[in-house]
Amino acid sequence: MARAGLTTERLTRAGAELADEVGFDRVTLSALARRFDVQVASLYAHVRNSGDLRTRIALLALDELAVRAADALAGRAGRDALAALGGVYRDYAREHPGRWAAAQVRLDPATAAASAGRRHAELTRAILRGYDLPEPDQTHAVRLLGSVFNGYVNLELGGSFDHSAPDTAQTWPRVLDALDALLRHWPAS
Amino acid sequence: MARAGLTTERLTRAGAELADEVGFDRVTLSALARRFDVQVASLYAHVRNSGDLRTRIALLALDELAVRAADALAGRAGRDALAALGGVYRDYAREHPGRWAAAQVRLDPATAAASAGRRHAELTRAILRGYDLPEPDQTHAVRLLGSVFNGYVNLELGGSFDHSAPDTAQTWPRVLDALDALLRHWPAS
DNA sequence: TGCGTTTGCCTAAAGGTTTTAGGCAAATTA
DNA sequence: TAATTTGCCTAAAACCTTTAGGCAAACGCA
Repeated sequence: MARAGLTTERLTRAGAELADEVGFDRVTLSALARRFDVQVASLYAHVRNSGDLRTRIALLALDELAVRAADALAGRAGRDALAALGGVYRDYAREHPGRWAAAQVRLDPATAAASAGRRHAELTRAILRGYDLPEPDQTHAVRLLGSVFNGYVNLELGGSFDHSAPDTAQTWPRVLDALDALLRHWPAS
Repeated sequence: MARAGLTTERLTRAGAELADEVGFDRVTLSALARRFDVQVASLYAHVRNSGDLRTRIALLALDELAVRAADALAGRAGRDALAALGGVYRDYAREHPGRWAAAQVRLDPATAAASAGRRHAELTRAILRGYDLPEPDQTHAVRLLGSVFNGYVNLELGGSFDHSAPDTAQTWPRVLDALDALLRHWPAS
């Protein structure tokens, strides 16, 4: 009987594709087994359980995002850099809605520490070099930028902006203008 | 045989409590039936299916949030109003994590239109009366504020801010300062 | 090349969730 | 009190998760 050539890596990758196709909450070991034409129980040799698969997909997504972000930020500063980083999140979420959903799951502390999470924070912090913020405020600004990008992408993707004019193609650049202005004139404590 | 006195209303309310206790994604008709000491099939007389229940919980959460927001905003303007609205979302998410998660689900257009979603947008827009923005930018600002509040609450609740100092008790007021400053000095197109 | 060991995928089985169909009895109304 | 509605029931099929134990393919080494 020929072997299917399963590995944790391949399962994770296929799980991510499945998530993009049918939604992250519908990623199931059954569906994955079907995709490899294999018995469900066989997957348990490569993945601890279905939760384990989900966190692996989440880590994959966080990593892919960090790679794209690093790439997009190279050689950019100021508003350009804001547009680049925000654009990475926005485009990724549109291209890979399932992976994006995966990237939103809460990870336990140990897993989170080993994730690309910190890299995201550092990439965001790199943008601040183009502005002039004192140290405690840099962290606050990193968190604010993360909140805006994350929130905007989720609301836009969730359709929250669909019921009012103008459409988000108009709003997005103005949000970037606003963030740029805010960082240039950051209020003192 | 005594009746349990099920109604759609009671099921929705109990489902919301269950969500807060065990997490929104673990709200199941089985668990709900157990809670009422009733057979699962009995629930189908009051709720179309498990997705229907989830949607109802989402609508309940959006409504409760809108009520709290309207209450908190009464008589406030400027930074005070920003703090009040943001505080409502933040506190609600902490008190009712399951309901908050429910409020994030994507609703189909018809359901969304009948939800408290528009009220949220209008309450946010009311805050802008304390500032001075031309019309197209008001919508952009509403979306920006929604993004920040939504994103901040989700990241904070998801533990994304746990791995860096200072803690979010320091960051939150500075974020409000920043938003206040931004709205007072909104950049021109 | 052949032998032993590891590893990959299998069958079997138990337990939980979702949903539909059809039935009896309690509550409501006339 | 009789007729009707309504509430909750049993039964059953379909799907997902997880564990246990087994056989055969692939690999490592003499």
